[in-house]
Amino acid sequence: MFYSISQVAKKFNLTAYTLRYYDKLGLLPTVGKSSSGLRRFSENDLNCVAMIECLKETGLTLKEIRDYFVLAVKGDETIDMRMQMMINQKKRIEDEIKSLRRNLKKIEFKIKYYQTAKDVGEANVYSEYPQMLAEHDKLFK
Amino acid sequence: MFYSISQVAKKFNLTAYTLRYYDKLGLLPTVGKSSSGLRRFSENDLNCVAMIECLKETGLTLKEIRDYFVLAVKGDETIDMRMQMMINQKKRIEDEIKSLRRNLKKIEFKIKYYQTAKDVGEANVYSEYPQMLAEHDKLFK
DNA sequence: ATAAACTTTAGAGTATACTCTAAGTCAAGA
DNA sequence: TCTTGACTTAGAGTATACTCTAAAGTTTAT
Repeated sequence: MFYSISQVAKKFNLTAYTLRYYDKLGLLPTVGKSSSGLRRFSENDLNCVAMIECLKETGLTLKEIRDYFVLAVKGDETIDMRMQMMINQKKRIEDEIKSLRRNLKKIEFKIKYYQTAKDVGEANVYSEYPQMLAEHDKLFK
Repeated sequence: MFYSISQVAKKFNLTAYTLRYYDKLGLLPTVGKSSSGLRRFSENDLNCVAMIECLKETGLTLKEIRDYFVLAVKGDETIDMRMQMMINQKKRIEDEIKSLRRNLKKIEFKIKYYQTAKDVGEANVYSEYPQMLAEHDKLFK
């Protein structure tokens, strides 16, 4: 079973432009062409696109994603390298989640600050509630 | 107490170029200048930079960050809008953490897949372990 | 058969976020 | 006084990731 470029675009919520761009950069090394030159996406190519999306969403550049697929095409001899790339990526995602959680605390503080400011009216929040200044400094300094 | 642009750059691991760029875009509306035209960063300006970093790391564009600071400069009448922005941002961060967690599972599957491939040698992992194909499809489809 | 819809390529254009250069200003130390 | 180093501006250049146009060829529906 094969898919046209616009069917794949629809499936992954991308544009055909973007898929052609990825192909041009070497991110879709196994996509074939029909006798008249139209791209034919196989199930394996769909898995490729799904993996591109996963790596992209977790912060890899398209160049890094291409490097990964270049290794994949070389076959079993590159399994160690690809595994190492995924181990590195796992670490990066875990670090990013930690960073987001730290920043989430800052945003939650800001919401609490604004709620307090609304409660106390025109007054200065930090002079009314000195412990909030301490909390601010702990989060932001 | 005031800081020069290079002191602030060092403190936040940014370059002076970047800080001038942020100033030009309107992200540092309260930074003053000395009589000879040199930027002087106050404690409040440092808090601004810390907030820019927080918002940037959680996915806001510089344009969106500027909009936030433009509201902040307008004073108490914009507190509701700023609070709403932070509530929206909290939601976005939570969604992003969920997305990263989903993608982390995919990366972890890949690592397990490669480990299995190494264990079974040249053989096809999915024909040896059909449940791994089911797991792949569950994660990626 | 033919019109509409889809695809191809090369290459140009856009948006974002820097990053740097050039030319000049200013303050402090030898 | 002069040199060094940090700062200023406007504006050019870079990297990334699309996004689109133009002109041509292909496929599908009536």
